[in-house]
Amino acid sequence: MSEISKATLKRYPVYLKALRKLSEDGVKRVMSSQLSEYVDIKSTTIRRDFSLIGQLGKQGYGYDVDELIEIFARELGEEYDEKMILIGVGRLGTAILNYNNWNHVAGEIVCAFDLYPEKRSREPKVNVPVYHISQLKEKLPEGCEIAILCIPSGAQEIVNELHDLGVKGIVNFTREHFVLPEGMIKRDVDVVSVIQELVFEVNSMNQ
Amino acid sequence: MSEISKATLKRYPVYLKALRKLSEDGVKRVMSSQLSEYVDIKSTTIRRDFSLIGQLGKQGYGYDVDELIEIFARELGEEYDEKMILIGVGRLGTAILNYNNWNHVAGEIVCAFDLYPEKRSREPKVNVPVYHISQLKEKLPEGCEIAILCIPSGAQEIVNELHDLGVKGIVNFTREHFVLPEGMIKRDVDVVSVIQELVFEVNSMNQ
DNA sequence: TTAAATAAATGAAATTATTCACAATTTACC
DNA sequence: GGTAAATTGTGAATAATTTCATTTATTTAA
Repeated sequence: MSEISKATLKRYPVYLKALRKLSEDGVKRVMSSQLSEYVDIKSTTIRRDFSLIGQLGKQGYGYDVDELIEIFARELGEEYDEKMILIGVGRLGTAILNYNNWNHVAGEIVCAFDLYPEKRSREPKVNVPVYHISQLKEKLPEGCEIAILCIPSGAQEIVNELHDLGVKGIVNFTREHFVLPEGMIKRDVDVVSVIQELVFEVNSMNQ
Repeated sequence: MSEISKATLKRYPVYLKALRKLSEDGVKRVMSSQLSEYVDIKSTTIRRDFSLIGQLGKQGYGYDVDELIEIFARELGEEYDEKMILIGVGRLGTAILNYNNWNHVAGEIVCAFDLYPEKRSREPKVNVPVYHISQLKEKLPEGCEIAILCIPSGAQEIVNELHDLGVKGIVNFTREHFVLPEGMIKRDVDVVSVIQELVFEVNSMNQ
């Protein structure tokens, strides 16, 4: 499993999601062609992607759904049950805390940080401890490598501090610009950009 | 501007965002190398991307920031001021309605639909009219082409109906699987997948 | 006014990603 | 147990994307 391309990496979570759904529906066995229709990715791409992890299927048969789930879950780090933190408990932050579709699927948000921890903690929907930003160092959970950023400003400073504290990955909901320190990774979740892309594409369809 | 690749298309909103920020900071002129550091995309890729729209820069000088903003804003359809609808006014839906960073940047959410419109409308934070899902046909704004999907289940049915009503693009926050009707486009915004990707990458860094 | 420096534009090369085409393997059925 | 049908796995071909290297236009400074 030495070198898996970026493009393939992006598809793994898609496969896992689809496989989970299939398993829920009682499907025990799946062929690349079926999965292809399901996720709208060419079957040959699927097989290629799978083959990078190992020989997961059987010729003339297909893939065992639960086996695949187990493998992908492991590869995608579900067993680690990542301890994550959330920074910025505003509206969006709260929505994310409550969006518990993911709990123990992609890790767990252990605690949060904000400029007004007392006020935030009083909100009934905030279900984790909230500390003041200045306590980042003391309160950062042991081994925490991923932070979810939902603050309106001041991202750079916080990112730098997180870096110093050993955090490696940022899920960035901020629209602010910041320079990513060496050795960190980030993923942007930017609804505005997504909509813009879509608008652009829809409008080119119309022409 | 006949054929712009998918990869390039995804970068345009990133450029626009960065350029807006630079303009706010009083920057009038930018070179591809500066922008490159800013957005973490190779300068040569930036120049290539820009050149697909036209000759936007001047040799030996760079690009005029405000001029670029105007061009990209137009290309990305900001002038259309898309009328959008939101379906599913739960926690996430409400957060999106309130996340007004984007208003009139990427269009405008005109109204929303839900199974319990009365209850949702009473929420103080819901700032658009909420109609019952069954009223989709009557209440869909004239010319609406984009819908934001935030429902926990029943996506397929709604997507089909949207298709029949002429909606072309879906911003999908749902984790449910649905088959996209011919001629529709969707973009998934899936926090769980994003986190999984990140966890996977962070953990491969560690090895 | 001219030369040197700068930086965009772009054809060509390199890299990355997808798809084809078929051999290899397994299942299912007789 | 053997054979036909099905489906994976993968080397090779193709396509898409990025990067290099050069050319061209513009600015700046003498």
